[in-house]
Amino acid sequence: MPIQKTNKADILLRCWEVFHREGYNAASISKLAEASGLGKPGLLHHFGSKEQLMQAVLEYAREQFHAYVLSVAQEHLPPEQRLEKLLRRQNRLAKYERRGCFFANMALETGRDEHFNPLITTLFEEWQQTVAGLYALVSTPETAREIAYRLLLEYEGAVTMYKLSNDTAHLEGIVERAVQYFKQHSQTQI
Amino acid sequence: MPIQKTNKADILLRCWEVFHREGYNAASISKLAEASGLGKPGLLHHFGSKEQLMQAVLEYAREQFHAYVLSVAQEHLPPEQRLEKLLRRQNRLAKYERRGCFFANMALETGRDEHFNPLITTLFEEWQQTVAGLYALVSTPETAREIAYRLLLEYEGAVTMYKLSNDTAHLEGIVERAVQYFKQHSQTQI
Amino acid sequence: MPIQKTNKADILLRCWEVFHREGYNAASISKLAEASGLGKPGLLHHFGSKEQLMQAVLEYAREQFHAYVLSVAQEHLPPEQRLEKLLRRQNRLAKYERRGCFFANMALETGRDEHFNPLITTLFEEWQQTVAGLYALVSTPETAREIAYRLLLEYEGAVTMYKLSNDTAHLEGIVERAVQYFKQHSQTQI
Amino acid sequence: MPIQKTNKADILLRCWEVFHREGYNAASISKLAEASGLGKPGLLHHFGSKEQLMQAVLEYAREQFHAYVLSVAQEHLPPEQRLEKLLRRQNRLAKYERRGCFFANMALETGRDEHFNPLITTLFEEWQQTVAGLYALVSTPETAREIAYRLLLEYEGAVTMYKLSNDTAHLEGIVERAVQYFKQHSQTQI
DNA sequence: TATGAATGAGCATTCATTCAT
DNA sequence: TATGAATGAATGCTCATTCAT
Repeated sequence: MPIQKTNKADILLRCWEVFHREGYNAASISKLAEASGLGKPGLLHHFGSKEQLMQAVLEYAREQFHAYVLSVAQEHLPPEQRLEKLLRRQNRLAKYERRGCFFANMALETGRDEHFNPLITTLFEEWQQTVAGLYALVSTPETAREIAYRLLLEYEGAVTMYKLSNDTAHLEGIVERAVQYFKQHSQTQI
Repeated sequence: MPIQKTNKADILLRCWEVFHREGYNAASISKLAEASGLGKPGLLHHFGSKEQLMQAVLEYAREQFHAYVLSVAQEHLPPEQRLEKLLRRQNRLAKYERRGCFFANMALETGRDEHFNPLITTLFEEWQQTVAGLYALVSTPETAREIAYRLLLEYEGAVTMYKLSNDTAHLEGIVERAVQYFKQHSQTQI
Repeated sequence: MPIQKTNKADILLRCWEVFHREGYNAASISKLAEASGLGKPGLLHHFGSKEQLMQAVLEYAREQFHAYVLSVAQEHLPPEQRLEKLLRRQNRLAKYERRGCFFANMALETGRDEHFNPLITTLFEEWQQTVAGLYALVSTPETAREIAYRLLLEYEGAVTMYKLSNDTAHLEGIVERAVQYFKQHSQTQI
Repeated sequence: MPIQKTNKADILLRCWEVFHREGYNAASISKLAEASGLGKPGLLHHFGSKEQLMQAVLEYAREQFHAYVLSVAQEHLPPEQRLEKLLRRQNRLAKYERRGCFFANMALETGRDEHFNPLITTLFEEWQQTVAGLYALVSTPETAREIAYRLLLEYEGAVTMYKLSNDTAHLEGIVERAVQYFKQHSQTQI
């Protein structure tokens, strides 16, 4: 087994932080290399190029988002609580260093790049499906999808407003609204 | 008084396009200088630095947004049509070269920068006030503000989704929803 | 004794091709390692350094040149035909991928390097001796040496012109001239 | 008039020297920048890229070769002396720091590059025409062209041998042979 | 005012090489 | 022995900015 000064997940975590904090263009290989503990050639040895590193980071971020946020949808809790917990976790991520949503940030800065676009798009679709899955427990699938979509739009907007204002009320409002939607439809269905 | 080879508005327009297309960090002084017609020293002579140029561009973009989009709210049309026209104009801007919303793009890339933040924040507030003003014609001021706020969030989200997917349905959905809100409350009030 | 995954001659052949195609400086260890099948550390493990690898390649190329070209001088054919065949073989090498003469290429790019110089010089001397040996069959040794020397100069010049123009006439002219010299002196001697 | 710390001809001369001494690939922008007195960005500001700089250097070298070597063919001297003087000048260039012929060096290292090839090819053609012009004074145009061509081949070969051996006899032999050709044909014509 | 030249720092990437297993 | 990882230096080039005229 070869030596492994730093494991790949660790490198990706640190690079993710840099990309998240600085943005794609402003995150230089130097900064990424320093943050990851490897030298510049070491980092490029592992990932080939900045672009490929970014792809790896996007995939890693997606996995982490699944593990930390979306997985909540499968927990043994009342659906409403699962939704609330899921959104709170996501808010916690966004509030960390006031960075907002990694995927939304990258979407607006590099979203038209053919290498990054599919990864970001997929994540948003998965979010919608997951959230729609929860609403589907209290409404029709179609309505659930619609609510999830609208909630996604609102969330991305909220995260932008939060980043500008540093006012977490924008994020908390999302949770409120999500729960409210949930309640409205629960009653409707009865 | 000597003639002005290139007038300031023209320069700002061209720089706006570069910032919008490339993003703040990726827009180099070289590209900006070439696009603006002035040389690099000329551009910096006028504006001092890239940062100050960006501030000027943000102000210019705000003026243009007022003149082209928000001004619609004062036209002699039924309020509902004003709202629809306003949003359609705004969508037309976003669709141009699939660039999305200039202010949202800059918010996510540079929004924490103390020089740019107030300009972007102000624009969003003005948008909200303008749109709320229209809704206030058919509902209470408070409800109007709330709808305008939610519409803003949705719009920023929609513009992100549009940039990723190149599907204008995201933008058109906003118009529909805005009009729908309008109708709902009009009926309510009667 | 363990089997040898790749034998040395094979490695040298592949490295020779890279050096020939790219030139000494432009041939990177990466390219050489990939072409040779060994990794970078493997290649350097075998040869110590790029410089030492080049020396090995020069020696290998010299052996191959002896086996494929100069050996023709010993075949059982009329001397004139041996000369012609020898030169045609040499031309065939030069025409391969329009690479010209490996030794002349290396002479001009790295000929002053003390490690490579003797190997290249020796090859040229051997060529002269071999060709002079053939001319010596129909003229005095001194004349033979002179003709061989002049032919060497012309050949190196021709190979340069061929590389520039991609016109094989430069190379074929050498064969013609060599045969013509041969005939002139054959007649003279009679 | 803008400031001009170093004039272009001077820069080209110094870069020529570096390219001549080191070869194209081994001549780094750093070395070229240092030699030329400008910094790296300054050098690239003037020429755009290493490739374009090389093109400029090739053109400059050609001009210099015309002015210093080929111009001799127009002097008021007996043709034979003009030829001898021309070749001696050319030899003097080749002997400087044992660099050999700049155009032959570049031909073998980069001659297949489409940007450099035409410039090198043209120079060789001009050399042939000039030398043929002198031989044409004592023989038929066709013979003159043939002699000039053969002399070119021999010269390029000689310059290679000189670079390897550091023995100027290779170069001086060219002058002798050239003069000898001249005398042979002068007598023939009478 | 406008513009070519200049600059020091930094860019992403590759270099030849060494190390550790 | 072979091979992934690591490394310090250098690659060609661009950055935002300043200077001098």
